[in-house]
Amino acid sequence: MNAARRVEPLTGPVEDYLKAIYELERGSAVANTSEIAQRLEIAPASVSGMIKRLSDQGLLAYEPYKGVRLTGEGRRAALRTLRRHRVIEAYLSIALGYAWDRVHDEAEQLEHAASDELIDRMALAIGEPLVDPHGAPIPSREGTIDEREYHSLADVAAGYSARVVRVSDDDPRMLRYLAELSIIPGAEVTLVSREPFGGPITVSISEVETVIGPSLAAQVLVEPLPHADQPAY
Amino acid sequence: MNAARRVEPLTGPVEDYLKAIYELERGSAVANTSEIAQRLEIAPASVSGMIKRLSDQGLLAYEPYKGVRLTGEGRRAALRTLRRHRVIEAYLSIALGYAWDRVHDEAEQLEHAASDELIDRMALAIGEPLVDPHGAPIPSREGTIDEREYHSLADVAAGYSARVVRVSDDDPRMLRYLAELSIIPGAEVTLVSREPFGGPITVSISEVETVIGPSLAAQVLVEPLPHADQPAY
DNA sequence: CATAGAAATTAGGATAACCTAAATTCTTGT
DNA sequence: ACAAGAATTTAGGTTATCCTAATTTCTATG
Repeated sequence: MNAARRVEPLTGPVEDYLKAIYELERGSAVANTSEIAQRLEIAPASVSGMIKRLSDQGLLAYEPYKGVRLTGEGRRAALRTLRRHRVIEAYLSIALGYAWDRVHDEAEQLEHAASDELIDRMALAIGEPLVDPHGAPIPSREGTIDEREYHSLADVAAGYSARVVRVSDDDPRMLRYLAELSIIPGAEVTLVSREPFGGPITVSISEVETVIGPSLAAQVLVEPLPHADQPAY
Repeated sequence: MNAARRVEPLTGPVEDYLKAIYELERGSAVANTSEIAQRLEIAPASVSGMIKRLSDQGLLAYEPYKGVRLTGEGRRAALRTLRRHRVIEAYLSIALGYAWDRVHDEAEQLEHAASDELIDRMALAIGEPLVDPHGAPIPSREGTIDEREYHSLADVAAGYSARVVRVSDDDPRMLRYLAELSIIPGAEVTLVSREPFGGPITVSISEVETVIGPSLAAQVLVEPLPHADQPAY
C-alpha cells in the first residue's frame, strides 16, 4: 500500500517515455535503452539519464544494462497517455474530418495538454469508440485495454481471407498509400499468392488485386475469416 | 525588409509573455515588468530576463526601466496565440458543451499545442464566430482584430440601458456569479440607481433587479442602447 | 574462452525558464 | 533638490531535458 498519489503531473517528455516503453514492452517483455532512444529520436545517453530518474520515481523497474519494465504505476500512467492519444485521434477524425494520416502528429502534441474532462467529453461526443482510426484499442477511463495479439498480413497463407484490424500509425506516407489500396481497418483481404524468399504478396480487396511488399504487409494486422479448410495460418 | 521568417516555433512560455504584453499594452501603451510579472504570476526578476531575450529576438522593443512594446512581429505572434485561445474557448463551449467558467483554463493549455489546421477546423465547425464565450473578439486568420473600446457597466449613468458585450474571462467564480445574475454577453441591462462614493449599483436585467459592487461592474463591458435623452454617458 | 564490436553508462556541457537576494535606477513628496 | 520607497535589473542558483565524447559492460564468434 505505497504508491503515494502523485501530486505533480508528469511532464510531456516523461509521458512520451512511458508510452514508448509500454509499446516496446509489448513486443519483447523489456525495453532496451537503444530501442527507446530510436523510437523517441533521442541520444541513447539521454535515455540512460531519464530512465534512472523515472526508476527513482517508481515509474519503472530498471536493472543497468538489462533494460526496463514499467511498474504498476508506470503502466497506469502510460495507458492514461495512450487513452488521451487515441481518443484525440478518433475525435479529430470523426468530429473534425481529419485525414487519417494527419491525426497522429496532432494527437502527439495535444495528448500532453488536454485535461481529463476534455478527453471524456471528446470520447462521449463520438460515442465512446473502442479503437482509434488506425484500429488501435483505446484504453478505458479505468485503465484497462484490449491486449489481444494479431497476426499480420505477412503471415496469412495463400488462399485464405482475413479482416484488417489495425495498421501502424506513425508514417503518413504509408497511411496514404494503404488508404489508396483500401487496406484500412474493417477491410476484407484475400491472399491470392506469395512469391518465395520474402518476395511480393498479391492480395485481393473487393475484387481488386494489388501486389505489396512483405515489410508493408507486416505492418497490417488482421484477424482470420472463416474458410473451407482449417486453420487459417 | 528584414524579419527573417522564424523557423523555430515559439515556446509556450514565450507565447504567454507576448499575449500578456499585448493585453497590457492595450490599457496603457507600454507594459511594465511588474505588470507582466503579476499577470503571469512570475517573479519580476524572471520577467526582466525573458524580456531581454525576446527583445534580442526582435519580438519586442525594450528600453530598460521604461517598459516594453511589441514589435510588428511580436504583435503578429501575440494575435496568433490569442486567436488560438479564443477559437478553442468558443469551440469547447459550443461543440463540447463546456461551462463558460471552464473554457479559459483548458484553452490556456491547448493554445500552445494546437496546430493551425486544428484551429481552422474548429473555427469552421462552429461557424467562424467573431467573439469567444466571454465576448472577446477573435483575431482573424490574417491577424486583424476588432479593437473597439467599450465603457464598463460602472460608467453607465442611472436611467440608461446598455447591452453587455464582454466580461473578463479568467476568474471562474466571478463568471459563475455573473451567469447567475444573467450578466452575459448580449444581455440588456438597465441601470436603476447608484450610490455615491463608490457605493453599490442597482441594475435591472429582464425585469429582475440586482445590486452589484463597482469593481465587479468595472469588469463588465457594455455598449449603449438607445434612450430618449442623449448621450448615454 | 578471449576479444572485437555493440550496447549502455558516465562525465561534462548547453539551454530554457524559473527562483531569491543584492544592487541599481527611478519617482515623488516635501 | 533630495531622500525614501518603489520598480527594475543583475548576480548567482536550480531543475528538466537534451547533447557529445569517453568509458565501461556485455555478447557473440572464431
